[in-house]
Amino acid sequence: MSMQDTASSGVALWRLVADGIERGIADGRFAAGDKLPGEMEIAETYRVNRHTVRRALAALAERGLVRAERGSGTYVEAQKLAYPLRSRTRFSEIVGAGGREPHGRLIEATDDIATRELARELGLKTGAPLMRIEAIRLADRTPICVSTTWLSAERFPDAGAVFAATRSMTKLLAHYGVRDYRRGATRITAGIVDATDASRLDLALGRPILVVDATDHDLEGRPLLTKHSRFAAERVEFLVENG
Amino acid sequence: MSMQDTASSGVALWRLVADGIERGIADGRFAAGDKLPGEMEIAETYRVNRHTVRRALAALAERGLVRAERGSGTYVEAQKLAYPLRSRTRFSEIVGAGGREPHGRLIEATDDIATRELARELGLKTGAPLMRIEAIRLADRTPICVSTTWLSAERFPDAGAVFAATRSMTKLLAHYGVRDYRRGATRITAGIVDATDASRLDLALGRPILVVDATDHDLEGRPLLTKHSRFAAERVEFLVENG
DNA sequence: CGAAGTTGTCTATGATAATAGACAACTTCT
DNA sequence: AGAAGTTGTCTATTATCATAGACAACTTCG
Repeated sequence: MSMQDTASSGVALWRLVADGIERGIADGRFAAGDKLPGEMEIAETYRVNRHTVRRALAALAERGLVRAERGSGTYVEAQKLAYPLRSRTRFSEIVGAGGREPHGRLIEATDDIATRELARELGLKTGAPLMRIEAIRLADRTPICVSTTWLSAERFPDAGAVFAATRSMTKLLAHYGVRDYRRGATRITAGIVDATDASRLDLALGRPILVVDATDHDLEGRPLLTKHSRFAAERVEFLVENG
Repeated sequence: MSMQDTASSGVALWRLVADGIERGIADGRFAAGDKLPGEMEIAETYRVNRHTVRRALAALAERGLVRAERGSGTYVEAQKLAYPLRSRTRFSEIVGAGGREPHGRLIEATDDIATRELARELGLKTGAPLMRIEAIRLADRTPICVSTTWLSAERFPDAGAVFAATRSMTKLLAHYGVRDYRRGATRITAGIVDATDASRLDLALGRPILVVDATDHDLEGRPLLTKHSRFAAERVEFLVENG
């Protein structure tokens, strides 16, 4: 507590500054990934010493709310999205449960041909006609993952247009009469983001990604679609049930 | 902030102690006039040094919440309510301006007959039917005053029931179409509390009270009601405009 | 009166808070 | 390459926070 200038309140100055910045993050004045004002500028707005601001930022950084980058600035750290891996996980439910607003956006929908591996996953013959949907999912305004989805073009005609309208894979399947579905075995690996995904995820080159490959089946066990998703590793953590 | 024992929270220890005691006063664990535990005892319950407790008590004393008596103890000081005397003072506004929560409670509503003095104040004939309302007013949970109000039973039928529901004399008048009113001449005297009022005000026998007699008029100058209020002198101070 | 318990005041010590200035190390942009 | 702006680190100073011990001054009760 400074208490050299104002009456002693019993609350340290750096705490007041930290609380002020945290409020700014909470109410959206500073969004995830945003750059905070410089330490000097913050010091001036709160009328305190720069070191006091650094004390406040250090407290926020320790809690993972902000991240300082030397020479560049201090950034709001997107809080990691807890992503439970179960057979019935829906992205919108997961994001909503975290109190954030889920969004989906279609990047591209193109025709494709089944490779031998895709054909095996989907229970089709090699060379069968497929629809390939490239989409991005966000929580609030933060990109979480990009995913490539393949569906049978014969079973789901015009799937691209339907996804563009509904922005949800669950709703797309419902449109074709699939009331419920379950996720089969899920493979998780890690890698480094490529240039295309880096741009889409608003991620710096060289940063790690989590790669998830999974196939969804209907309740009779017939494969519906197979997915290849790339998650920004710094924005998500997967939770696996133990027991 | 101690920060010698626990992780630095940015809030001073004495502040935590002071807040704890203030909460105790606010929620009634320590009532007005009560003796607080000794400084040593408080220090033990909060596991801090006695000097830290003294710092907390000093902060509370400066705000008028407690009062230390050397050799005896520290007592909860009923903070005196600043009560400005103007022609348009409303109890709820005064209490609310002090950051406290105003309450009103009906004690008793009975039929009465106008004495000669009451009749003169209210512009009625001696023996006219009146409604007599006995009520108590509180700030937070502290009784401030009990007042006896007389209204014309003919002009304000069932006034007792209306006051019991609204708990506010202003709202009662509004219910009968009186949009605004003003206070006439106010007489202030002092006396000693009697047993009945002592119990209602939670006041020790023999303590002083401020007695206020006033009559409220509508904007045309017609008398609406007349009041006889007894204030706990140690909990209120009247402010009169100078100039 | 005398003992016990209370608040008031003094000195002392170490840790924390806040300020101030200077410079290094790094990033970004021209 | 260079300038400007950013965070990181160092030294130094002053005020506050918290603890510790001792004793005075006072009240209450037996």
